[in-house]
Amino acid sequence: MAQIKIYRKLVGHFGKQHWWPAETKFEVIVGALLTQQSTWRNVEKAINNLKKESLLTPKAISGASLPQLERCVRPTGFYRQKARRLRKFAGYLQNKYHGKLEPLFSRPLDEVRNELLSLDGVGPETADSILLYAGEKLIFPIDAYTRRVYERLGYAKGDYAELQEFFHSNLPAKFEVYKEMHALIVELAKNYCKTKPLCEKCPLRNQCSHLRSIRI
DNA sequence: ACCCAGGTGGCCC
DNA sequence: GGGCCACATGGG
Repeated sequence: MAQIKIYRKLVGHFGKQHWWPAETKFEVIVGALLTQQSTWRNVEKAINNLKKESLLTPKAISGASLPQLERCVRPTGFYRQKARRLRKFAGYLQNKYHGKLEPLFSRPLDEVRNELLSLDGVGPETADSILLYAGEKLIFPIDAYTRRVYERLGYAKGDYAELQEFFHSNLPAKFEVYKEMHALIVELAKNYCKTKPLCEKCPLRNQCSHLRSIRI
């Protein structure tokens, strides 16, 4: 009930975000691995570097050298880890699915999710971002921003699965809504969850009346 | 000179 | 199952 209200307020305030910015599904996956603990600004640089060297396919990345990948993804930080994980992911797609994503995503959802989670560098948020934005699955990714905002709102008492379940059972079952909602929460948190006391300007100020004196 | 960013995995208790 | 820590560049 409150969720759709929050969704409407956020759309009204920030407008549609049109996530995920990427030209291909595989590029969504690359971005999901690179954006961990990094800013999208720096991920864009890395993706442009990869693009310039024609390294945005599973085949190309799995065949690239580690130093070359490291040079490309350096701006996103943790570049040695990320280069390794990126190449492992690409190699896995190449070996198991001939570099195609359809045969992966057409399997039962639970299996796909567990398989993604078993890969190096893919935790719950990355897996769920990939499932939603590349796989068109009705899965809501819970990131640190979502936690923080929903803690302030008084909803985020449980673990990852519980908070995710809250979204799954309180949002309209539409990809478009899931995608926008996740993007809008990130936008909200970036603007209003920092050190500035902006409660009076926050579009959700009336959703947390008992927390009015607290920043959201 | 700090502090944080669209996390994850490994280790310790 | 929870609490630290390393991973690392770039921007405020």
